[in-house]
Amino acid sequence: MPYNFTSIEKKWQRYWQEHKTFRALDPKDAGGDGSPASNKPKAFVLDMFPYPSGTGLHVGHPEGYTATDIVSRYLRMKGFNVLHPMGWDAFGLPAEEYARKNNVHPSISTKANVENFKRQIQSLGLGYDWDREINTTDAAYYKWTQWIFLQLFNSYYDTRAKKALPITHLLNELENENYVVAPDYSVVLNSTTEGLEAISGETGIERRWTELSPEERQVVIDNHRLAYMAEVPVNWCPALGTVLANEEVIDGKSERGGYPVERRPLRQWLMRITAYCERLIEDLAPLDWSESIKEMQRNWIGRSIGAEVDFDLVDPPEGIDEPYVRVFTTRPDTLFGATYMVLAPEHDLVDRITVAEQKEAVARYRAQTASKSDRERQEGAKDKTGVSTGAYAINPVNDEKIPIWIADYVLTGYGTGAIMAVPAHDERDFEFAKKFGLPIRAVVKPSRQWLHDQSLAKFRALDPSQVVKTTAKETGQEISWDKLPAEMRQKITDAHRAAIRTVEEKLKTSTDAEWELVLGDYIREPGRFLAAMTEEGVAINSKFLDGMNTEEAKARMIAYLEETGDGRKRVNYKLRDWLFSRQRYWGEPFPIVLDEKGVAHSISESELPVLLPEIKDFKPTGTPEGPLSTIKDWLSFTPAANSQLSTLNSQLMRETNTMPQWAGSCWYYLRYLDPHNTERFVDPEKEKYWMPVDLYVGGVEHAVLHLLYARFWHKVLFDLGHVSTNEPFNRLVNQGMILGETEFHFFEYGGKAVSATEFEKLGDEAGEKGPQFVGYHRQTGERVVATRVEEMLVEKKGEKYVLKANPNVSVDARSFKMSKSRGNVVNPDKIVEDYGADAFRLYEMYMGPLEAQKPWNTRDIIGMSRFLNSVARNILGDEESHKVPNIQNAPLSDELERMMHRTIKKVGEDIAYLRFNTAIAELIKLNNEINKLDVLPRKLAEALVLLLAPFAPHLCEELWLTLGNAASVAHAPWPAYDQAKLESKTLELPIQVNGKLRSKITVPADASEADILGTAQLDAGVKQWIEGKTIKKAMYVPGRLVNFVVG
RNA sequence: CCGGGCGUGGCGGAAUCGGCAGACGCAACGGACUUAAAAUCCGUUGGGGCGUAAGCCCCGUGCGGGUUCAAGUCCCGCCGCCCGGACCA
Repeated sequence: MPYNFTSIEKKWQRYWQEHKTFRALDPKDAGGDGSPASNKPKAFVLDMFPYPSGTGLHVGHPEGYTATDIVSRYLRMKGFNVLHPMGWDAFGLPAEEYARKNNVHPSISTKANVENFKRQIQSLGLGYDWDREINTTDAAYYKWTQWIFLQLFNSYYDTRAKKALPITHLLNELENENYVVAPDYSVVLNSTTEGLEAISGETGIERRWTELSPEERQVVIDNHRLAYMAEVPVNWCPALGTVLANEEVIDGKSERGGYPVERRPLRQWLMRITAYCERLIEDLAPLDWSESIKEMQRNWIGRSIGAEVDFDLVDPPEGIDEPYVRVFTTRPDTLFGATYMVLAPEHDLVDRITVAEQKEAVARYRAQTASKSDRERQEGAKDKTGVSTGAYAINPVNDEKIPIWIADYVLTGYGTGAIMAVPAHDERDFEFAKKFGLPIRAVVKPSRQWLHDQSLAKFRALDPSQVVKTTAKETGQEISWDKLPAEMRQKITDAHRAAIRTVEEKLKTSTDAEWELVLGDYIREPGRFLAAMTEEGVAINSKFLDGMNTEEAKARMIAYLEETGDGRKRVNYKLRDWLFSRQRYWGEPFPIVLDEKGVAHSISESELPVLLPEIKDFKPTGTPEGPLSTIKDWLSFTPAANSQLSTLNSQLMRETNTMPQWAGSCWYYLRYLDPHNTERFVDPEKEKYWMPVDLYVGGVEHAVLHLLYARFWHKVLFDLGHVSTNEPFNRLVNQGMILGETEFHFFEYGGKAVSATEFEKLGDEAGEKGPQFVGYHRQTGERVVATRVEEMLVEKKGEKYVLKANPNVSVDARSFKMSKSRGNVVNPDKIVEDYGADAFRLYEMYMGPLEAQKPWNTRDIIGMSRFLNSVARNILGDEESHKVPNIQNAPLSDELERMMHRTIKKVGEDIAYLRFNTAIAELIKLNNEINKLDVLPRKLAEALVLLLAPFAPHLCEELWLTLGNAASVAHAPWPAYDQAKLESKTLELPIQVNGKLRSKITVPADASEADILGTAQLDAGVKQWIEGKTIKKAMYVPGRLVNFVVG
C-alpha cells in the first residue's frame, strides 16, 4: 500500500507555514548561536517570478522552482542563511487583455490569478519565505519603481567618467565651463583639442552655457537624461492601441497576439540604454552564464567596429549645413571599390538632393516602401529594388563621382541610414549592382579556393529543370520538367552530374598559369561571377593599400581618413534606446508632470507614489495619450506649496502614458531584500549583505529582454551609489522547456513514405486544394486522410499499443511544445493529486539535465512513486504487506559504509552542479541496497532521509520525525562524508590487451604496479591473448585499468 | 545565410580528466504471492554467434576519415535535429 502522501503533504505544508521554517534572517537578526546572522555565509537563490496568467501553472514552472528549492534546502542544511523568495510580476498588457476578455477589472483578475498561483506553488512544498512576497502592482512596491525612474530621469551618462552621474553634476560642469555645448547640443570638454576631436572636426563652434537661451539649456538637459522624451519612429500597434519596444515585435507583428505593427513617428519616453552598450557587453565575460545566453545578448546589442566616412555631395543644394553624406562601414579597406551610394528611402537628405527629373520616381518609390510592413520588406529581401536620386557624391579617396540611389535594403535605424556600396565585396550591393547595371570593381584579391568554389558553383547553379524550361521556350513548346518521363529526367540529371564531375577534375589539375587567368578574369569583370567576394584577402586596385591584408588595410585607411578629416574610426551598435511608454491602463503611472511648453518635470519623492487611478473603462483609446487621459479630474496637477514645482508658475498636466511590463521586473530581486521598507527601496546594509544573486534560474525566453533591462537598471543604480554590485546575477541557469508527450506520426505522400518534416513542407506547397495526405492510426491501423498536417494527429491518450511499422509509411516520433491548441498541456494539480507533490518534484528533476529540452511522460512518474513508497516502507512500515521496519543502532558493513559515504559525496556535489537526475539515481541505488537488509542501521536510515530531504521534503519530514528526531529536517545538518571511508580495500581492475577488454582482476588497493602487472599477466583470461607474443608495452593507469600492447 | 547547442538500446537518460559504453528509471518478457486483479518481490532485457553448461567470441554511441596503447569523449569533412538571429553595411 502506498503511503498517504496527501495527508503527509498537507500536514507539513501547514507546519512550515506556521513555523515560518524558511524565513531568511536579516543580517542583524540573531543567527542561532547568538552572533548576528551576518556572520553566517549567505545564499540568495532566485527564481524568475511568474506572470500570473489566468490558466495557472503549467509543468514548466515547477521545473525551475523545484531546482532552486532543492539548492536552497541543501544550502540551508549546510548552514547557509538562505534567501529564497517569490513574488508576482502582475502589471502589463497580457493581464489587461485577459481582464478585458473576461470583462473584469484587471485589479480583480490579477488578484484571483495570484491567489491561484500561490495555492499551486504551495501545494508543491516549495520553501519560500512568504513574509517577503512582493507584487509589482502594489502601490507600496511601484512607489519605488517610480522612484528608480526618477533616478534615471535625473541623471545622465558621463562619457568621461564612463558612468551615470546626477544631472546636477552636468549643470555644475557646464556652469564652471568644464563642459561646453556643441552645435548639436551635446556637451564636450572645454579644451580645444579634445573638444574639436569629440565633435569630429565639424565647422560648428562650441558655446558656453551662459551663451545659451533658457530653451536651449532645456534642450541640452533633456538630451542627456537617461530617461527622456523624444519624437522617434516607433512600433505602433493599432490592434493593441499602444506602442511596443523593438524587443516586443517579432517579424513585424506584436509578440502578444501577433497583430500587425506599423512604424510611425511619435513623442515617447525612452531609456538611454545605448549609453551602456559597451559596459553591457564587457561585463558579460566574467559572469557564470551559459555561453549561448551571453552570445544572444551580444548579438542583440550588436557591436560592430568600423569607420564613418563622409562623401562630399557634387553640387550640394543651397542652404545645407552639412554638404556630405555620412556612411558607416565595417570594411573601410574596400573604399576604393565603392562605386555608388545608397540612402534609406526615409533618409533626411533624399528630398533635398533628388534632381528634378527623378523627383516623381523617388516619391513613388518612397510611397511604395512606406506601405510595406517590415514583414513584407523582409520577404522581398532577395529581390532588390531602388531608384536613382540623380545626385552624385565624391569618393574621398579617389575623387570619383559616384551616383546616389535610394533602396529599402538600407535601413534607417542602423548606422547612419546610408551606405557606400562596394558591390564586388558585399552580397547585397552585388545583387543590386547587377540588377541596375552599376559598375563592380574588385579591390580585394580572392583566394584560389574561392575562385575554385565559384567556378564549380557556376555549373552547379545550372539546375537541369531550369535548363529544360528554357529549351522548351525556344522551341515554342511548353514542357514542364515534372511531366518529362522519369527516365529522361534521370538521364538529364546524370549528364548534369557527370559534367560537374568533369569540371571538378579539370579544376583539380589546373596549373598556376591557368589560375592566374581565372584571377585575371575576376579582376577585369567581377560581375561575371555568381557572388560577391566577401572574404578577407590582399588589397588590390587600392593605391596606398595595395598588398596589405584586410586587417592592415582597415587600420591604414582609418588613419588616412582621420588625417584628411573625411572619416574616423567608429563603433556602431544595433541596440536602440528602449521605448519605455505604453498607451495602456494596467501599468505604473509616470511620476512626471508636463508644463505648458511640454517640458517634463519630476514629481518630488515625497509625493510618491503616483497612484494608478481607479477607472471603469480602461480600454485603449487608440491615441498616443492612453486611457488615463480620459480622467479629467486626475489630469491637472497642483504641486504642494513647498514643492519645487510650485515655482514654475505654469499649468501642470500629468503624464498619461504608463510604464511597460518590464519596469517592475527590472529591480524586484532588490525589493526581496527589504520588502517592507517605507523609507527606501532597499536598506543599504541589507543590500550589501545579500547581493549579488548567487543563483538565478528561469526560462530562456528572457535571455534578451528582462535580463538586459535589469542589468541596465542595476548598473545605473550602481553608478549612483544605490547598490553595491556592478552586475545583479552572478550565476544564471536556464531550465530547458518541457515538451508534450511524444506523438507518433505515420506519413505517406503520393504512395511514398515521407518524414514529418517533408510532410509539413509538402503540406505548405500543396495548400488546401492540393493532394490529400494519408496516415495510419498507430494502434488500429486505420487509414486517415487529411488535407492538413494537424489533422493527422490521431493519437489517443491512455491506450496501449505496439508500433508496427507499415513498410509503406515512415514512423516519426516527436514531441512538441505544450499548447492549448495541440491539447497536450499537463496540469500539475492533477499530477499532485494522483502521485503527490514529492513524486512530482522527483520526476521533474529526474527527467534529464535541467538545461535540456525534454518530453513529458506521465507513465514514468510511477518509478518515482515506487521509490518513495519503498523508502516509506523501510522506515514507516506497511500494514498490508506486513512490513515492520527493523531499525537498530547496528554497525554498517564495510561495503555499506563505503556506499553511504560515496552517496553523501555524490549527492552533495550533484546538487551544487544542479545535476539532480544523477543525484536521484544515487539515492535510488542506496535504497535498493537497503531493501536487501534485514536490519536497517539507524545511521544509514538517517543519512538516506537527510540526503533525500531537499528532493522530497514532505515525506522526509515525516520520516525524520519517525526516526525520533525533532522537527524540522529543513534545519538538520547535512551529513558529512569521510574521505578515508570512500575507498575500498580491494580494487577490481579491467585488463585490456591491445585496447580490448579481456578480463578483470581483483587486487588489494595498495598493491604496487609491478604486482598488479604480474597478477594480470597470469590471469587465465589474459594468458590466451598474450601467449607466444611479446609484450611491447605494459601500462597501468592507477586505479583504472591495465593494458598490454602485444605484437 | 549567420551564431549557439545536440545526435548513445523500444523510450527518458548515465558515462564529470581520453580508460570496463548503456548507471538509474520506464516499458517489455518470465516467475513468486493471490480465487483473480492491483500492489509487492525475484529474474531477463543493445544486436549477432558458439557452447549441454560454467562461460566465450564478434559487432555496436548519426555517416566517412584521422590522432592514440586506448575515442561516445579529441581533430578534419559530411548528414540530420533543436534553439536564437537575420537585407545590421
